[in-house]
Amino acid sequence: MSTSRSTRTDGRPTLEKVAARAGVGRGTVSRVINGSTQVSPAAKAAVEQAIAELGYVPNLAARSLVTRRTDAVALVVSESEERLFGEPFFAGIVRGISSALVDTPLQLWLAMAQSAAERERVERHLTPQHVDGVMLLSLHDADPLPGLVEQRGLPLVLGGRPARLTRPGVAAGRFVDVDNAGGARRAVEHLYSAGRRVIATIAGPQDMGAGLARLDGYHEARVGHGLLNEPDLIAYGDFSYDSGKTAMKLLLSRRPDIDAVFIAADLMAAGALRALRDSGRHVPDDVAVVGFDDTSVARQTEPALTTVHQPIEEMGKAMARMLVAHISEQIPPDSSAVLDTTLVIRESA
Amino acid sequence: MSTSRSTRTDGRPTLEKVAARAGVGRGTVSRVINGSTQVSPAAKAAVEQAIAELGYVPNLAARSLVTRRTDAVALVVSESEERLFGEPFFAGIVRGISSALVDTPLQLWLAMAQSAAERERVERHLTPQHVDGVMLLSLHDADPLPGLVEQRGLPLVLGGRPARLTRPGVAAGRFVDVDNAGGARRAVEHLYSAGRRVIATIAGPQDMGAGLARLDGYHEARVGHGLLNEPDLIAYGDFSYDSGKTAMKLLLSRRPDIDAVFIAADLMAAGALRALRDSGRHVPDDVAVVGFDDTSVARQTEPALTTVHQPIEEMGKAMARMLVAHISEQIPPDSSAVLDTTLVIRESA
DNA sequence: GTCACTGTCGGGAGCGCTCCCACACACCGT
DNA sequence: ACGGTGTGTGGGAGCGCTCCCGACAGTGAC
Repeated sequence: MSTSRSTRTDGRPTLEKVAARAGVGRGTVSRVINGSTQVSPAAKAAVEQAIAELGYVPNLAARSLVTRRTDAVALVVSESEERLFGEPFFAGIVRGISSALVDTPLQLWLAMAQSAAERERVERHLTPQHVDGVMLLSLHDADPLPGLVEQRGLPLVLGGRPARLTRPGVAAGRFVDVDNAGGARRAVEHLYSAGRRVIATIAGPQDMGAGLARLDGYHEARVGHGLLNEPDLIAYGDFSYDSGKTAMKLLLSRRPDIDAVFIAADLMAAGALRALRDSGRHVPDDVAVVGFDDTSVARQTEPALTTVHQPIEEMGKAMARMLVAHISEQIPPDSSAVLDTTLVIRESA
Repeated sequence: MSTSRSTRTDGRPTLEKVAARAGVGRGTVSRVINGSTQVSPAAKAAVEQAIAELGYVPNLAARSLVTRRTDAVALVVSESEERLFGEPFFAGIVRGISSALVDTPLQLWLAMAQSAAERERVERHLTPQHVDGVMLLSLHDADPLPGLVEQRGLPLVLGGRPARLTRPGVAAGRFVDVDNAGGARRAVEHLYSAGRRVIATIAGPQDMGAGLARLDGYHEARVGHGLLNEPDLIAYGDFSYDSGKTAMKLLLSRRPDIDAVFIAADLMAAGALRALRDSGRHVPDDVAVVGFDDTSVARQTEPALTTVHQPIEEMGKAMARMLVAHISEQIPPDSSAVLDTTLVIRESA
């Protein structure tokens, strides 16, 4: 009832107080804080001392009100927390982004947009008054988010090439991607050159760029060996452990003669290994397995997974750097980066 | 050079414009937006229509400047991205928090404070002008963060009882915890009643509340069976897969007669299973294993893990609700919540 | 000595909002 | 007729900052 609200103006020192203490004007303090060169060394020293003595911290709301910047960027992941935290892939991305952001004033917001409530919330906060730029990860085909963000005039960088534009030669705005198709092709080539002949694949979601491109790579390798498409050898998953297990069972029931599988994600591969073991097959003697991602699960499976390594942290860094350049308008509108992948040989193939 | 800065005032409608359009004063619009009852239905309707027509969105920087609220809360995890994303535990917490926050105006900030650079950054942003409250997770003993946050007058809720106050009867501020000791005790009891006699444990970090309490539970169960402490049977890990593997190897070398292990985290248990398999032992026939957490890894190990389930999502919800109550000053200073744990029997014990 | 120029600096204006005071107006009882 | 009591309402003040204009001193060229 009579709970007195905290006084209107709290004890926190303001620019004005710093100016008074340093014996200079408000403008000079502001210039010192913002690193202007138009300040004499003497004034600068006085201001810096006053700031230290008072423990002054600039009020960001006030600054943001006039500059119309927020010094925050958002990373939006169109996945559930389950997957966001379940897959080490995202950890790498976040690490890369943080490290690239460390010497900018920008703070990173992390948001997931899975449930309707979450999406609504995220959309409400993806405005120029909340963030200066947006990075979108794990985008599905029909996602309206990129359109919304661009329409609001917010700088945008995509992680992974949008699915519909996965064929080269099409402008797609700004994105960072890895060479998914090339990595998949090399993985399958590796299986062929190891003497495998009936090579199946567990592909990812076909509404995602990475899912499409990795399946493309598989096809390319087959074509390179003069082989026709065999739909029997293709099963689909959603990058999860369970979906990998299920898909592997399906493949084995359709084609018991399979002697190798290329699997579009390590986590699915872990599930597939389980299904293979359950079916009594030995990896790699009976069936060779190659995964994709080279996340920590690849080292924890039994046997350890041969997989396609992608420079995840680099990808995060590239995204952040591209966004920063975009925000400061130092970059052409259709730039993009595609990073290389490499095959890591372990025990499973 | 001559890149014209975007005009000072962008096209976005302001409160004033809405007021003009609705034919009312600024104050009335503000009242409508903030849900005051002191507005006539006619005025309210006119304002709402004007807002819709103009697509007006309140400027949060301006609001925050005067209200001194930010409508954001932070969740700080004192871990690397590696662990934050590697352990499903955190996913559950975040999910619980988000769901509890969904019908408040509060937005969730997620930050990790591991490296020095990150910590410095986090500390700089943990001020009343950035966030309205803070939740701290995975706290180590000597962490200065709680002190800092409280000193700045920010509402604070801890996830997990602070290590130093892990003994009951000591006030510890606001925290949410699960009954770690009780869960551990029941797990070990289960092993004893299954006829196991040489029961080892892999404990967690002893500077963390959860690590301490779970080891306490192990001791309690032994005491309950009239057994003396045998340091040989205790090894320590840091909750990671690798540390579990290493600790298990150490235990087996010290005491080859071990016929059961209680392990303070599922991920460590997964590592331990690997070490047991490498040593030629069969689980559960030769050695029974019980984990702790009941995260998704528990279902993916071979054999599936018997483990102590903790209501992770509930814990997140409780933390968020406690923080909200704290922010609105509707809660005594030393409240806390301790949630129950249950044993989930699978294949490993 | 005058003028132009450069390097510093102070402080007014104003960002968009909330808070709150003053006031208009209706309605009531006396 | 009057004052009292409420309910709605308008708009001034001010949150803490940046932007920018104008002032001023010092320097060098003429």
